[in-house]
Amino acid sequence: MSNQTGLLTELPGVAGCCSPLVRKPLTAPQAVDLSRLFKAMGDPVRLRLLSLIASHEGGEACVCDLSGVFDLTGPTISHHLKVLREAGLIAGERRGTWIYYRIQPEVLAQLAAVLRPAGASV
Amino acid sequence: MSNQTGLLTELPGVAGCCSPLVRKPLTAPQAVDLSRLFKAMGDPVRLRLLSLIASHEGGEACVCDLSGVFDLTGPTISHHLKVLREAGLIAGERRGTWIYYRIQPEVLAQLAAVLRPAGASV
DNA sequence: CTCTTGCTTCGATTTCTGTCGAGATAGACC
DNA sequence: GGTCTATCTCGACAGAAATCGAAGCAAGAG
Repeated sequence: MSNQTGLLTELPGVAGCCSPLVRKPLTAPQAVDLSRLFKAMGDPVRLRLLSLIASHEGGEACVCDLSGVFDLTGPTISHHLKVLREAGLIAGERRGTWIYYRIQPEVLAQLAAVLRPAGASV
Repeated sequence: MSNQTGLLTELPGVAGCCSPLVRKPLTAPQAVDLSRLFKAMGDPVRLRLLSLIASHEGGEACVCDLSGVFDLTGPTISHHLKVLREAGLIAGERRGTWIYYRIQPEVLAQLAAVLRPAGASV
């Protein structure tokens, strides 16, 4: 995924003072890259999964902690986790019988950097 | 739209210290509400539209300023603007022949509030 | 080795989304 | 009034995404 290879950090203004969104128009590739993250978060189930993982004790949760929360089948939860994983928002690791997921704070921070000053600077 | 009626401001921790996403799991309605915003931003064209409007001189742009940038027809641009409008991210106002759009900074700030401390607190 | 459990992948179905062309509406100008 | 321009709405279609059941794979228990 290109957002894991540093493209987002090249957005204008991330290292400067103001929101890249407000300073100058996003280029098409930047927008494609960013929209992948937003799209991954644009589903209520995935947003809750992300929040469940992030707020879970130790900062990680196994799928068994997650799937009971929803009225959805295992494959569906697995699908949503895969979308989050492929967007780079979470990472999974097998440990014995269970697979544990944890959030990737840097990616969330990149998103926040794009967004934060936009509201504050007005 | 419920995110315009203040629901987002009731998220746990927005007025406190830490990211609501990380502090405790989002409830289903909160996630639905939030995901509407993320979904609206989960398209490259809409992200660029948002950025074009925000970075345009005076903080607003008419559709004629926007539609020339893309290889898309008028109806398609109009559709994307409608999605952004219904999400509460932009507002449009007719002034004479043209319709001007500007961003709604509070909504962007709410999104940022949800996101920002998640990365910073790690 | 076989059985069970946890999770994923596969294939099919249904619903949602992006895009367009055609037509409608609103305002400016003559 | 008529006409032109700017924008939106509507209806249709193709491609994408969400969901499920069935099957597969990995790891531990017996």
